[in-house]
Amino acid sequence: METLKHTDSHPAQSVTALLLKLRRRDDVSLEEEETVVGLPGSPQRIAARQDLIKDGDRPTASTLLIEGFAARYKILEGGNRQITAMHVPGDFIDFQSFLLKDMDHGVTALTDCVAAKVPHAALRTVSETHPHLMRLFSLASLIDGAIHREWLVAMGGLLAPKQLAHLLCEIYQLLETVRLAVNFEFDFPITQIDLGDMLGLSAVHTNRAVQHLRHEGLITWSGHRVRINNWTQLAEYGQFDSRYLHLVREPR
Amino acid sequence: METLKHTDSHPAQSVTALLLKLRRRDDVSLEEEETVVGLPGSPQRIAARQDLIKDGDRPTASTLLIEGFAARYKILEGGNRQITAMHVPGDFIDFQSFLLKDMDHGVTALTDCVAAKVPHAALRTVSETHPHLMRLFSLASLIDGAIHREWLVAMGGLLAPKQLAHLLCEIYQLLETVRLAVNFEFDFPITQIDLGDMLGLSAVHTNRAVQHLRHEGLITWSGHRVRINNWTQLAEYGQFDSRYLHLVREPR
DNA sequence: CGAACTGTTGATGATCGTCAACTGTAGTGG
DNA sequence: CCACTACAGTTGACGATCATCAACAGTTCG
Repeated sequence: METLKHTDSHPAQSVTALLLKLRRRDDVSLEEEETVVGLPGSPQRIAARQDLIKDGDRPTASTLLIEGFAARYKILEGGNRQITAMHVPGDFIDFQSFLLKDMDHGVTALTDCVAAKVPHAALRTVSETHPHLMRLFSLASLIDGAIHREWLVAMGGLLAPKQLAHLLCEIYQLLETVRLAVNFEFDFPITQIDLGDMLGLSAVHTNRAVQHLRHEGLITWSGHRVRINNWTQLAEYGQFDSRYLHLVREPR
Repeated sequence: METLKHTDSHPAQSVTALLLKLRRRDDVSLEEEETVVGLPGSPQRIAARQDLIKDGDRPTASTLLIEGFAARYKILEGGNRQITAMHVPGDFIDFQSFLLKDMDHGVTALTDCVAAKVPHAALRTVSETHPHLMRLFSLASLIDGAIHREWLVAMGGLLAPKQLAHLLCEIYQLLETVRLAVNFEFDFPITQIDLGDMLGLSAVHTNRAVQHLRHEGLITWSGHRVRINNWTQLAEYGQFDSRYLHLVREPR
């Protein structure tokens, strides 16, 4: 079986990200040879604000996010949109549709994205030939659940600026595992409108939360670049404790 | 292998609930003979307000909730508690600890409970002899994730009374699948304090949300008994659309 | 240039938290 | 039996947080 790494249908970057993510989330030693099995499907470009998966769909493939940011969301009556999860490059999104069939929410591209569709039929084959990889995907799903719970805690119990601080800490760590963030700095081309939809806040109030963190000197955020000026302070302010991300290995 | 149904270490009721739940959540036909495999572990009584699993633990067993209500929670600095999930009889809670090892939150008994611990070693055996059952547990975990997302949507986008209406609709359907709710009526011995911790609201405001639903005539709630007076209205009011519960079969 | 979008700020009102007081109920001990 | 305690539920008053509306600046794009 051909490895992802050696097919030009999947840029090495995406595979690297996937591998980094899996390695940081399981203490079993993984060789590339055994994890990078053939997940056929050529990468597609998706423009920002386009849906990767529509609510109500019954996908026949799961998706590997290679570049860009994506988000799960639901629309409420009145048009309000609540984002329930954010995805970064290397995320194998919608493994769940392999088991759950019908989508109960949508997945949209927050920025321009590159994604590869992996047909469920191929996944079924992998599940028989590489059960260990499937176990890792299950594990990643459980961690997604842990992140959901953490968002619930932050949304239910933290004031807006603290909730934002918590989210920024989480995003930094997620991006850091796939080498898209270093030295407490990362590209984050997300509008404050989208950010508000993640936090369950209005765009205006989201802006004020950002201002607050800026005036406290905790972050520098201009344009698409976010810098965390003092990790310890920001994490304490946002009550961020990374245990829930279950990152078992130190970065190398 | 002995079936659960025939061991007196697991009351038939709990097995029935588990089976009902699994059947309602998968369109593959399930015979009791193939699903009710031996899940050893004798039932234990847990008093209300006691932890079933403590934050930071590394459980060596997963838990089948047989009687009573339990909840996942985290404590914030300042002592605020946020409940992130509620569990009802028949829930196989903490399947996740089988893969994730360390607990990043606690699980507490909201009422007096009866629960059976299933050692991970036994689960590992089952995973080899009954892969289909493991697939169902994975599926149940994914549905837990869908419920988390729905809580996020309700918490981020709905006013308190609507959020409560949504939660009551969800709880009714969950209890209905395990025959603990019929005719839009069920026992719900949960304090408004705990309810507030679920909704991310203060106890006072939770009380006012309950009053609101009462005054609108949507529910009757006295003592431990909740009655939904008009399902259609309550569901519309709380923007409840049960698709996310993925209940594929009609009740019998 | 104009149009569309994002970010920003001020003003106003709605929602929600906190504090406090009071009720009813269940349990406990005299 | 009654006093006493503990706790859930309830209501009112007040202040903090947050949404909404409106206006304007800066940027990008056609």
